[in-house]
Amino acid sequence: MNYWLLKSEPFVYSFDQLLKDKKTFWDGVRNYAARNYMRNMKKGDQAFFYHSNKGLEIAGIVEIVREAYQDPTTSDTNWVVVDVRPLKRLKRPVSLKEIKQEKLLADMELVVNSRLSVQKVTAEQWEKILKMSEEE
DNA sequence: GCCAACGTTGGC
DNA sequence: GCCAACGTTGGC
Repeated sequence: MNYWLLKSEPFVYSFDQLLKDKKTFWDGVRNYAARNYMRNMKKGDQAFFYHSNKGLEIAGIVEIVREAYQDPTTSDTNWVVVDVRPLKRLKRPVSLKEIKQEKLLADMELVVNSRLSVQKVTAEQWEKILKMSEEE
């Protein structure tokens, strides 16, 4: 199983909204690197839900429930979406600031290439952030 | 609101 | 195929 990170501006689509919706398709990705990651997502993979611009924190965890298919919002066949459902809200959101302070997470794409809207997360990074969310 | 970083576009 | 110009993203 692989781990990912999905970015969304909370005033456009927040984790709370996803909790209400129970499920959504992840559209609007118009970057090839991000698209390629989406194509590699497998059913059952998990992803952090990160709030960019406002919040700047990982709010919760989602699960990929449908693998990449044509983005229904465009006829351009370059672009795909995946379906996700919320798994759980983090006990405590983990902020970008904390992530930047953590040496183990210095290689995260979130730190190195903050503009990429779909990112890959290693198992080590995943565990570390989960642990951080459990702590004070 | 500013601006650095990055991706894309288009002229050559 | 290079690279300057431009647009967008996102942290600050």
